[in-house]
Amino acid sequence: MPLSIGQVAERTGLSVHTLRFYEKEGLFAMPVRRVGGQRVYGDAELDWLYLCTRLRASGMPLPLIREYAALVREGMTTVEARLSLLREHRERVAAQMEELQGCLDLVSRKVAMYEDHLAADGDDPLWTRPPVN
Amino acid sequence: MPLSIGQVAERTGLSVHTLRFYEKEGLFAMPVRRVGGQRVYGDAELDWLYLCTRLRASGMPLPLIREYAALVREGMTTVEARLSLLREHRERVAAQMEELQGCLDLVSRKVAMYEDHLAADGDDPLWTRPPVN
DNA sequence: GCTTGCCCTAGAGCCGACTCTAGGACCTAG
DNA sequence: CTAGGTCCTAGAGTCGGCTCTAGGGCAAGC
Repeated sequence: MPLSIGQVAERTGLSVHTLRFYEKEGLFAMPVRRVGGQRVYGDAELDWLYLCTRLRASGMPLPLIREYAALVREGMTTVEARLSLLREHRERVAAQMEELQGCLDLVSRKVAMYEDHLAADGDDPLWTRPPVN
Repeated sequence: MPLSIGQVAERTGLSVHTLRFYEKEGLFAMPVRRVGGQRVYGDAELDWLYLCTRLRASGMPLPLIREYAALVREGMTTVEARLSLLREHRERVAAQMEELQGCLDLVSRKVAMYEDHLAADGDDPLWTRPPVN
């Protein structure tokens, strides 16, 4: 069950470089090492890493993840702080999704316009001028 | 109605720098200039710029927008190419939204966990251990 | 005629997030 | 005992997308 950095890279899809980089950036203070200095990853680390990838994928910048990691390390006294950090992130993600939805709508309208134009075989009715861009 | 770069910057929220940068990157081949060499923007440019911002906001990289711009400039012979480019982008945006939704779900679950923990006043029931991170 | 304010170009700088290189240690198998 | 594979650190490089600087032009108003 204890994994080497290479195995974790394989499982998570992150590169070995990225894992070390994340550690250097303070995403997880994990001085758990084998005798030769090699990193050892267990279930806890994998779980945390999974959370990190989700936070990254939703646009949380590394410094903020580091902050959250620091709070977690601090212990149960930081629960309120963690909660508000997560809530703020949730709001940002929701906003981001709304914006994406707007973009998606626009693109879909454009796709529909082009499809109509092609279906009309260049012979657009008066109320459907060919799309400009 | 013809606007200067500064006015366009004000209206779009993009910086003057960014507008010139976009032009340099080929996002719009617009050599429409006043006598002194100053750029002039009309409705067509504003529309196109709006589309550009939506595409950027949905993660389309500049080179791809440039490619689309080139197709538009090429004329109506490139309609199929534009359509497929837009369709591909639409797919990417949809995928991105799904991923974001997954992240949002995870974050929301974590928020709920922390809220439960706080509501229980540190006295969590057996089936609700305090959250680890 | 000089200041003010907007515009121009070319090019440098910055930031975030990786990504890779150099140089070296350790361990195992042949 | 040496070759291969995986690991280590420190630090440099890359890439995308801006952002800013230096140095200068033009036009209006005092």
